[in-house]
Amino acid sequence: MKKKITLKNIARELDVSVSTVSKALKNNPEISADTREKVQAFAKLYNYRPNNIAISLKNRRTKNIGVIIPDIVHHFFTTVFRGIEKYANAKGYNVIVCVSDESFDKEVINMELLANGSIDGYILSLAAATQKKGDYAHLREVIDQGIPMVLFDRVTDQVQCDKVIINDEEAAYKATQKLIEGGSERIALVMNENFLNVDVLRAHGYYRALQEAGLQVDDNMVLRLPFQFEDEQKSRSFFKEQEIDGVLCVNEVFAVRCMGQLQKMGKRIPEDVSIVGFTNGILSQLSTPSLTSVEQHGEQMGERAARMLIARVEHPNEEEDHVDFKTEVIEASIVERQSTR
Amino acid sequence: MKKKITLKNIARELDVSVSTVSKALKNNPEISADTREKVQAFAKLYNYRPNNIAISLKNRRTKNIGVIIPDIVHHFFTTVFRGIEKYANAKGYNVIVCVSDESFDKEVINMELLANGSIDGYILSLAAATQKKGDYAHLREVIDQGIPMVLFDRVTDQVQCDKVIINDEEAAYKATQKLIEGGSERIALVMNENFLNVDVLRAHGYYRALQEAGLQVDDNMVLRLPFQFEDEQKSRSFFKEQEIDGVLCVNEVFAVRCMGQLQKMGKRIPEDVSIVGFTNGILSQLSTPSLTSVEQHGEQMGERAARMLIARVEHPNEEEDHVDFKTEVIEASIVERQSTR
DNA sequence: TCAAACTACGAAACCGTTTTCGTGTTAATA
DNA sequence: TATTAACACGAAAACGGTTTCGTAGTTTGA
Repeated sequence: MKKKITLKNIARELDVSVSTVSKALKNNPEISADTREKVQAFAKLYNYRPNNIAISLKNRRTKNIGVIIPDIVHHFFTTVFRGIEKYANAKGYNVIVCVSDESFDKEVINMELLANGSIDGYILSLAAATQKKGDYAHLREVIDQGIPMVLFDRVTDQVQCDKVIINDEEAAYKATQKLIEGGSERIALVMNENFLNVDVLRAHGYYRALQEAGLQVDDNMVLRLPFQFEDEQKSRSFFKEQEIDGVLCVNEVFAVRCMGQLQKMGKRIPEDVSIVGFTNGILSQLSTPSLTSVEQHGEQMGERAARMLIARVEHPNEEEDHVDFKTEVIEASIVERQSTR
Repeated sequence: MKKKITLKNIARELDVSVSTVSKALKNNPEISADTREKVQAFAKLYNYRPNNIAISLKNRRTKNIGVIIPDIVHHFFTTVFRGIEKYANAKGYNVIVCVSDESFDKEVINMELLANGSIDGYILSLAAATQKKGDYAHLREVIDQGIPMVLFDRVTDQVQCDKVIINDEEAAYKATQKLIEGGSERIALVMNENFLNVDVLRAHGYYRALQEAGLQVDDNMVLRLPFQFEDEQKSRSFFKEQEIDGVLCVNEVFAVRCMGQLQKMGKRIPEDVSIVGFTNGILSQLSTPSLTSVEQHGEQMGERAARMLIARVEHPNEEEDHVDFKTEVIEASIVERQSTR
């Protein structure tokens, strides 16, 4: 087992000072070519690598960014994460991931765990419980300490910071229009029972499209489901009671499950019922029939979030009290497949 | 913007020494109750939190573990990751994730990026390119430096360290048996064209089951596909040429895609062709028909890997040259659904 | 009353770097 | 020959903690 080699080791071995070694390794012209070569050769031979932690302490910069997401086994979030990771890695940053599990407490704990020097900034998407509770003190505290933060997708206007979102309202509006154009007149909306801000926006878009088309807006046509969707009964009775010919779902899992239930009830997709979902993931591609879906461009979202964060980290606000935070909006697009007419 | 508060600040403010503050905060009995309370009150008031980096430098322990996986947008790996993250977090560790993207070079770079003090140990699953190349020098180097490492799923016996795997051979054997019991006699195997060790093991199990049942083992019945499966032509012509009544796939994406193609060709699942896949993910649950699948217990795998790693980190090998590494084997189970008879 | 034993705290080393500043040699200039 | 500049390097401080050890001042015991 090779011992980890440090500047001090090299210095002692070569009978020079630590500072000389440090400078020699950075090609500082203060050091003669002679010793420079000697030191560099030795360092190479013993495969010297500077200790990141020591450098972090010295620079007060860790080159780590913290990502806090509600769930990791979830196509959209993993896609965003991939975007973050790619960009961050290219810029020499590492990514520390914490999962809030949709819980307010875990979100707070995770933030605190990272708050004390472990990272240079946060990228996060709010837990459902946090949005429900509406308590953002933990975010403000972090921002107040001067740690940069970027919110994505599940954001709030209660917190002043950079944000990346998609145009949810518009996307839902267009998706609903698509259903209407396909001839649907009784269109259901399937959303989470938690009041996620994205769901609220999508509901707005859905309502707007219905109203513009002169269709009846009926609260009975809105189905709210728990995350896990283990309660199949609820949706089953919903589809029994409501005579529908179109469904807009806020994610692809809901969409595929609804499709399955409707098919079991003898409905043909898309002839009898058209379906559109959000999250254009592997489920949308591989279900039968394949699912028309709103592409959220998760990877791009992650990349943009990472780009904004790293920009802030590397160019801190110049002591000005008033920082102008940006909200970048990514245009969602609709991928048409077989589940719509 | 609040400035970050340090021991030195507190010491100056309270007119005591840094060491006194440090001790007072840790309830060291050396310090009088009087000053202890004073210091603690002050620290609480200003919300003092020790700097993680400084502590890491001092302890030579970061409480970070590095996870390197081939892909993150992948049900199995995210599931394992969740297991790792849960256990690690509960133990006060953070998780740094790097994605090798199935590339040897990225795997090496990522390891080096983390090697120099950023983490206390690695958990990793080999990139396809690494397995193909068979070059494990980067792993050995890390182990040689005394950094604990746990390999999971995609492992190699070329490297001496702790490992967590499932009984792939046996699982494939049983899955194939299931197909045979259902009456299948011409069973195809669909695997990656890269020679992943897990695929090789699964192929062994498949062969063994066929042989034991007295069925013909035919290399033409094995279809090798690229990861992305963008080459639909290859599988299409395979299914045209081969008369089959059963398919074993090494993952659920392959399984669902094959199912779709077979259905398009007019085959009924499972009446004409039975299908079993590996990776019991959301696709398996939600496809129509739903997919009989080998459950790999990813979350458990992640938890076990994290447990082994943290144990090593916290109880380093007692200077003994010969360490006895363990390989934990998790029993896969088969979840029967509609795609088999 | 004097030594021994506590008590309560501070100084300093240390973790592994970087960086500023000071200094002894040597070479160049007046 | 005396002065200066250039050169090559080392000492020390700093990042923010922890921990060992030393030591005034007080208390205890004989």
